[in-house]
Amino acid sequence: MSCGPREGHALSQEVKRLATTRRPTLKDVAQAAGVSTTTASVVLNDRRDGVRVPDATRHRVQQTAEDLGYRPNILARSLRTQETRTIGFVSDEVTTTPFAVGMLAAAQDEAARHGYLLFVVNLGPNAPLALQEQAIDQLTQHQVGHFIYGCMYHRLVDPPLGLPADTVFLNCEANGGRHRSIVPDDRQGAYEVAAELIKAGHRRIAFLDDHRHPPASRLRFDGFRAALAEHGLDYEPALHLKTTPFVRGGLVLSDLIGLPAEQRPTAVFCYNDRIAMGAYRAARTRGLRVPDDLSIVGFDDQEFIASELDPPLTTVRLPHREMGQLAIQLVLDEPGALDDVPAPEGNVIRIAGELVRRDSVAKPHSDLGQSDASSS
Amino acid sequence: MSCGPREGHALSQEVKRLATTRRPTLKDVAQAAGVSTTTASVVLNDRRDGVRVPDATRHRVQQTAEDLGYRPNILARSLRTQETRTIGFVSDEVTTTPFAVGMLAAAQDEAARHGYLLFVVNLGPNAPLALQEQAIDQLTQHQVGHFIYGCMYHRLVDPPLGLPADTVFLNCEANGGRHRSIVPDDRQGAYEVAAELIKAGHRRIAFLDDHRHPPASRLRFDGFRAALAEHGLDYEPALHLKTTPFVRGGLVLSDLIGLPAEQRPTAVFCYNDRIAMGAYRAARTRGLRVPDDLSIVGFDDQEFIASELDPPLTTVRLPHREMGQLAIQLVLDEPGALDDVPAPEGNVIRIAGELVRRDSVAKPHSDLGQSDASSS
DNA sequence: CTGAAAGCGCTTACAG
DNA sequence: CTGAAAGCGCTTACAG
Repeated sequence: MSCGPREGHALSQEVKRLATTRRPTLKDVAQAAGVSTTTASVVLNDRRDGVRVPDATRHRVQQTAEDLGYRPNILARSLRTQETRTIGFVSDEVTTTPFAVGMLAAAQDEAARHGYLLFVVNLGPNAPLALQEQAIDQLTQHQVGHFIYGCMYHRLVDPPLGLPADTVFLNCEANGGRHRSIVPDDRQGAYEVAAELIKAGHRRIAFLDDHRHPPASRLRFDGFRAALAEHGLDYEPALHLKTTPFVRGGLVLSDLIGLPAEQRPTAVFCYNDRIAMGAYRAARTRGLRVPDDLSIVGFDDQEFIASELDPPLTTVRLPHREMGQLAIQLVLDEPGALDDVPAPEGNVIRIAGELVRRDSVAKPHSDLGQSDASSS
Repeated sequence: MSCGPREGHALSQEVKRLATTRRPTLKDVAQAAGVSTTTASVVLNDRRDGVRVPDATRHRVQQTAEDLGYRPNILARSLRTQETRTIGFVSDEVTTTPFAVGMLAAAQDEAARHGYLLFVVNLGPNAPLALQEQAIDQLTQHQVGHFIYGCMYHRLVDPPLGLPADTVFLNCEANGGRHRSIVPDDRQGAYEVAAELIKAGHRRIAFLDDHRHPPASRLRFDGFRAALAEHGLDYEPALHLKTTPFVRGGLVLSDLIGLPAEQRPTAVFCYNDRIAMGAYRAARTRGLRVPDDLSIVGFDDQEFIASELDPPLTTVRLPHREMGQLAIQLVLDEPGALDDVPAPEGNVIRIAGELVRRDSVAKPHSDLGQSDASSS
């Protein structure tokens, strides 16, 4: 009973035939190996549960699959199992702007670790809800099982319709509070950099704030004030300037450092690194050296900025990678995902940033010109 | 003949039933509308070809689909049609780094315009070929029909196995020359900025080069030399410094500007904006003002850098968005995609960047101190 | 004009 | 241990 398929010769012919035509299917493998598709499926998926396939058969099937270069069609499998192993990453513009792109990269890494693929769609800034819902609909038609909704910067969003209940909002909070969300712990980060300034001896610290007051602004300000309060310092409204969160926004510092010595701040807390970059410039223009004459701290640890300023900027790193990774873990129900993370406040998880000490902080000159630089 | 399904009442019950259970399928719609799945499929896909469905039937089916909230299962459709409308965007690290991220964003936009979804996988820098091929295999199992292989910066890559012949290499060229590729026209860009310097009157122009000599380096250097030659200027090897392509790399400029006035360059062409940033710093340290004492140009128009330098940097914008868009068009065989683009050299298409004039170029001081600033 | 049927490539009860 | 059969949700010749 030399039934074709098992013989080397027939097999190699089969190999040749398939190579020149379509990609081999499970059925091809089964036929070539002389088993049913059931058996072929069971061994190729390594399903141990209950089913025992003799080693000989198992090896024959595996070998045949390899010889034929068989690769399963995930579409067909997904249709049958109702599970695509695919995640939709939709965002306002994390793809467009080099800002929070670490979230996407980390999410992609973590997804790959779990054998998942990421569909990414970038809505663009201020996409109308209808457009967002259309994108979500398209993803849904592709049967994506899980959704992450990412934002470029920490803000509040109206959740588009069509997103499943277990969607994770990344770097934003969904109005209504019905969705889980992961955001940076801006308050804690601000507290830490502010404390850094205070511990260096600063008493009059300016705050260069984002005039549009996004959630992160309030939180960073809270952390700033908490640090002041904890060290018995008063918050001085006159030193709290609202400005535009770009480099040119930092130039408003000029006004403050033009003040008489007793009123002038000795340090500046900037809402973000770009404002800090402007603050450096304002200081230089006024002939003040950083940090000798003026200490400056930022927020974000923005790539190509914070570390490249002269002197390098003390700031707080936003935990974008950690956030992206956690988002995937949550969405996939990874056990223990929440173990290393502070307890959520309701539906929002706040991930701590990290104080990055560089060279933009020094102790202040004495207010009255005494003890200028003679200690050590 | 009051056959159930057509009546409002029965339909609304059907609606209710489905709402509380699974998502409705084409079969559900067909049954509720009292037609076969064939008909339902034909009208919902708006297939005019040959098939004429009476308007009454057509509308009934459409209305039923809407009432039930029917959304096709693309997986099932794709399995049948052998076409997923899905593109694999695999890259070394365009997702990890904020550098060429515009390529991805533009690709995603263009894909959306065509009704395609993007799978993005980020391999990470220097991923071993085996890992790359595994990712490609996974994408292939998901039946993605088209591939784009993107790189963070213009370079040569060994094409991983498994990529289809019509893969488009984006911001890189595949060794072997068998694949289409889209890269910036570095030579032309360099020619333009260099000419800008020469036209301002500069004769001794330093070149701060990337010491690792990526393809872009050679091309930019070629463009630089071509501009010199065209204006009858000699290339002076002593002014050609190889350095590391980061901010600190620009500091080597110190050596050059310490030279006696007759040997000192009056302008600097930097391989990229980060080197230019370092060059600014070196100039400042030596007490030279940009552009009054020294003109500087960069390359890349890197976000948050070029426009934010003081003074803002004249540079060339890399056409990342155009490249990303074109990649999608090529891969989808969009007719006319190549119309607005220079003829390919073999398999490589070079897209021109754009000279961005800002404030870092001025005419040089006279070599011998004469005619300092007294014209005009 | 419309429907019954086959089939895309899998997985998974269910029988034997 | 192994296979025949059903079915995931579609589209598309093919008949009528």
